[in-house]
Amino acid sequence: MKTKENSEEILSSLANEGFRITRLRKAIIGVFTGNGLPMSADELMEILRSGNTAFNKTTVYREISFLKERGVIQEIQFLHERVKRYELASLEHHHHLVCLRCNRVEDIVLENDLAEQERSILNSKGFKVTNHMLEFHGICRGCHS
Amino acid sequence: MKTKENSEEILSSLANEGFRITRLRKAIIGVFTGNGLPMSADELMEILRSGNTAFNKTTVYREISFLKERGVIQEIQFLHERVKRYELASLEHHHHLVCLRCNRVEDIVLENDLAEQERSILNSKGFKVTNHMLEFHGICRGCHS
DNA sequence: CTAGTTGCAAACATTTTGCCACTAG
DNA sequence: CTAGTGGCAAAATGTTTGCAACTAG
Repeated sequence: MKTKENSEEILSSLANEGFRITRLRKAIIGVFTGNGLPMSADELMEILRSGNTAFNKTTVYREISFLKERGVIQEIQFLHERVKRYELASLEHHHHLVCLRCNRVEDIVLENDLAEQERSILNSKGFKVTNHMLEFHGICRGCHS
Repeated sequence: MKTKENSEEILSSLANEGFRITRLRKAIIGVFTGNGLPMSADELMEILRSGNTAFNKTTVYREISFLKERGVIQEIQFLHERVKRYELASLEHHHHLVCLRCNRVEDIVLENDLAEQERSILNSKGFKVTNHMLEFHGICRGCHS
């Protein structure tokens, strides 16, 4: 999944707004821009730890909510998972294929997405859809062969 | 949202499998069959309490997981909510419209749902979708008028 | 210098477990 | 009678808050 922004662009735009470029911030943004898939706070901490940049969990959670409020990352909640996950907000709009056997997550971009369904919802219900969240569960290629 | 089963049918099928019809079980199944929308454990307890059938939260959680394992109810997780919600599993397959202004949830049945998308996922990715979960966010009729 | 950032401990919300008492059938 | 059920207290999990110390710019 390609992103429109890279690590430096994000950092310098935060700097322009008066926020600091710290070791933690650089590390976390680096992880998100380097890794397309939705990560939990715990996985993020694990990655930081293994890259010899360990931080307190409070701090990591605080940075996550900072980046979320600024619109750098967005929150995702998978069905039947208790943890929240995060991915870059600048990724192309997409959905997730979650394999029930190996738990791996794959990104997918739908051709004309749900435009038709959303039109029909506006017509039939008067409900103006501004956003949707769609998750597919099933068996991935590797697992059913 | 109509269901294929009513309270008595569910209870007697559980009885046939050797489970007991208790005050709690009857009350909880009654609430689910009487109320179409996804409920959290807390809301369920509140409804029980207000119907002079209060129960310990442990017990309520235990009954919820009992009913979930037996396939009577199913778990739902709304984006950005921390609580799990539950609704009757025998409801017709549907999705939810969540209003960002008043938080009300409306059910919706899509005409041919995501059949086309799921076919294209199988073709392009070799991923066999067995289930999906779709949630629309936006502004309901009452709120944008 | 000083507002933004960090760490620690402790709080919090939701859900789960262990254990023993109770009751439907 | 007895397997299934219920209640209490306490643990577990994931996340958040208060507060004092630290640091980037």
